[in-house]
Amino acid sequence: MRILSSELPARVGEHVALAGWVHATRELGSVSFVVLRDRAGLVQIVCPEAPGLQPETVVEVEGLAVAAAQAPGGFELQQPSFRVLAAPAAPVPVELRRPVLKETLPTLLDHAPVALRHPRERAKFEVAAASVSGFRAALQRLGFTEISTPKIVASATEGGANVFELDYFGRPAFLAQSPQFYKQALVGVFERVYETGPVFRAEPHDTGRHLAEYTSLDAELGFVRDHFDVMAVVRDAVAGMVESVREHAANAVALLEVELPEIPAEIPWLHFADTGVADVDLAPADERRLCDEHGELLFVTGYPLAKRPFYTHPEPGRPEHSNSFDLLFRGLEIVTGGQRLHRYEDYVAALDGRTEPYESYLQAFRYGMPPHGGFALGLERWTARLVGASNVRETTLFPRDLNRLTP
RNA sequence: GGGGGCGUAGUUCAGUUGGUUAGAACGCCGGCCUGUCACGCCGGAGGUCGCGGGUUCGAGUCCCGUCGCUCCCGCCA
Repeated sequence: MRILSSELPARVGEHVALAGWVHATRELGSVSFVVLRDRAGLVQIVCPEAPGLQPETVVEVEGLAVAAAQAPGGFELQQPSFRVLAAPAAPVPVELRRPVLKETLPTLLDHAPVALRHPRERAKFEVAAASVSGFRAALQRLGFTEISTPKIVASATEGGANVFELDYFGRPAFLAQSPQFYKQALVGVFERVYETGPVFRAEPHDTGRHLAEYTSLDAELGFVRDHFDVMAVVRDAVAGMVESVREHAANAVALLEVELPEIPAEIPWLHFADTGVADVDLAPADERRLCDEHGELLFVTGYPLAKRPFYTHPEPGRPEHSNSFDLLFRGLEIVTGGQRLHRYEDYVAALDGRTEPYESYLQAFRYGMPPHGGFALGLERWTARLVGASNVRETTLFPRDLNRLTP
């Protein structure tokens, strides 16, 4: 019966079986070392003669579990007998044995199926996975229902031309830019909903923070007073994500030396009118400055209504502003949200009467919708800020951008 | 979409005012080494200098085009 590398200390003195990949070999003549990698980590195997195994050979190995002071981590496998399950067909294009990979990002992305095996690469995605499960758990605790909405849609969500068009049985269709319309409609069913899934943006932005496909963590809730009720949910969701990373990705946090943010009971906020920004939106440099001045987590509220989508609720008494917000984390916008319009006549007015393309969307409002709002968090951006990656491609398993469609 | 930088071995890079056979490190292959942990030592293989054209006696080096990478901005999560 196979055990994991992490279980070796508990089995000292026993004959055990391990399985995994040959991570590194060091052949010294009359003694050799094989470092085996499995999903739990690395473990050293001591061999009396050189086993001649290529890096990334998949092996089963039986041997004696031993506590040894000179072994990395204090434990190792001795008297091994190897069984090769699969030998690599070609030399490995990245040096996985290095503590930190030296390859540049394009090289790592070109060879992602093998480059992702490196402990540090893998660790970023353990952080991402723990973040998503923490998001789910936090919203579940708050009474939200998980939904799955179509990614093939009939019309563009945000109104822009930046959508991927596709052929849907001879009709034009689009890849969804966001689950916005569906999650709002489902507030009319469940009151509180959330979804984690892909969204697609055909925007020709070649930057370290844009992807053509990314993972959006969405939530929407009914019976809110205004956007501050939504921001309270964002706060709890982010706090849940941090706690989940701390608990379920502890090894990754240690390996990557991640500094987890402290989430205050109320995340500080600043009205757009008080940011000192003259333009109608924040530039990336503004986002970095505001975090320098106000802390690593900061809500900016009350964005100019002109810069927000048509379903955005205006700010009472200050209609040039809106009941919307962004959450900045370590100098980068990771969340956008706000209160939405909820009365049918307000939508008709916001659309200037051009309601035909939105008929299926407007059904929900025609039949009564509560005051509501929601938000979307970009998972790759969140993870990038958390692990200190400067490019979101570093926190995307197989990124899709302007030029990259494979692997 | 606009601007800057870059493209040389499997990888990361060096390559002088244009000059003879394009280098290093790591990786890979062979040999030596009984505790390595980025093991060490000796030897070897490996190159369409992104691609196409031009200037020149001569181009990795200069010029034009093209493809790709990268950073900044616009924009966004």
